[in-house]
Amino acid sequence: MRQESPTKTKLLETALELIWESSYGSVSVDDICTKAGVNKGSFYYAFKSKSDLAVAAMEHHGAQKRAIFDQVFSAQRPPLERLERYCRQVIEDQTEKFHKYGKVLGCPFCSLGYELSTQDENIRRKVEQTLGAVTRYLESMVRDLVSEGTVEAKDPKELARELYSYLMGAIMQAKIENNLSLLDHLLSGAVRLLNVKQAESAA
Amino acid sequence: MRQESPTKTKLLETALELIWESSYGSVSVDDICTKAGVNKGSFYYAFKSKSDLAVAAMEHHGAQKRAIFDQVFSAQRPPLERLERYCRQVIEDQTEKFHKYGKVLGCPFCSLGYELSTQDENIRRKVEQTLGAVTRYLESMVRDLVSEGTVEAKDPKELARELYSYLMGAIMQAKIENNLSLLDHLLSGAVRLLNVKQAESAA
DNA sequence: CTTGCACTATACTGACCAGTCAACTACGGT
DNA sequence: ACCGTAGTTGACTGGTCAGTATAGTGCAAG
Repeated sequence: MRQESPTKTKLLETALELIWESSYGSVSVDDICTKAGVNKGSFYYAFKSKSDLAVAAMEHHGAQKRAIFDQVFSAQRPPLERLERYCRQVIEDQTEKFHKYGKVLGCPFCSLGYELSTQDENIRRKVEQTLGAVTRYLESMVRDLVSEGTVEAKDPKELARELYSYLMGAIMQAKIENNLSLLDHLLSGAVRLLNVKQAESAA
Repeated sequence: MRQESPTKTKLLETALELIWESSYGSVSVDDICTKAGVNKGSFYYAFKSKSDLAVAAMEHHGAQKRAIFDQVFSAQRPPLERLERYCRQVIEDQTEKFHKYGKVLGCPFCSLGYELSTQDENIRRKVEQTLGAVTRYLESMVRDLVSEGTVEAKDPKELARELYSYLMGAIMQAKIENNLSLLDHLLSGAVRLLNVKQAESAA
């Protein structure tokens, strides 16, 4: 992976920020350029279309998240603690955005996915791929829970997917009700869904 | 509630259909008018803005769904059967749309919610209200499960919300992966989340 | 016949959209 | 000093957007 030019990076980050805050359809290329302090010509020098930029912005943001998730889901820690840290991470993220924008923003990948899955196949695929990557973290966590004996599951892959459905749905609800406190029960709901055997939770 | 003029009804139904299939931002008032066979002047006679129409279309669609859900969630049936019927209803809906449009469309309220919650407060509120109505069905179902002894829950309201998070998240995943078969495990996942005691399922 | 009203028809406005283009600058290699 | 290339600039295009203006229609009541 060669390094990006600063212009390109600025565009990627500005685009994700603006789209995350409102939506793909309501953010214009001009908006992104103005906010990024880049001329439109440079934009189309760097990206061949708005849709292209969205895909690249997801890739860029995904790469940053991957680094964080590698720590959050480190196999060094017991699996239940990984889940707890993941939930905390989600809440921190959403809280930070809430203070910055005064609104619950939800997940940017889900936003793009729900808005454009039926219209833009490239974007749909990128969202699918990104969410799939997260599922893989959850999957290995679930598998470790099973081998520990904390959780029973015939199909850990399927259980991880169900867990992720629940988490994404909860974040969506928080966005729609514009209410951060809906995330307070995120972990306890996940624990219930997993049907963990001994009731215990870290500090 | 006085009855709507046929023009208005046609606009409401066409609008929901088009928005559901793509998105609010990508459907223009002209698109809606053309498809509905209505002139633009009539549109703005009937609704004061595009956003207004979206809210009215949700209300219209919600009212139709309410009639169906009153049957699906009829207190005459045992609560677990209600859940099963609800899941089946969701799958049927999605399957029908899939065959009609060749794509998994997901939930129209969630689409509008995820796309516009941060931008249009009227739309956000309408989505919130509509989803709240569905939660109430689930809530009374959960309460009946608890009184039956099939499920244990300190806070049935919270459990119903968690269940709905899971269901909405699963539908979102199906849309993003454009894969109906992700809904096959909808019921079994719900049952696991609820942590029902005796394993049984109706025919 | 006529007045008033609910509704329809269509042309229009001005803003904004994604994307293009040709001219320009900065700079490393020779 | 010269060139080639990578990147920048901002004006421009043609089309589309939400919303408006205004004239017209059909019809029912007086």
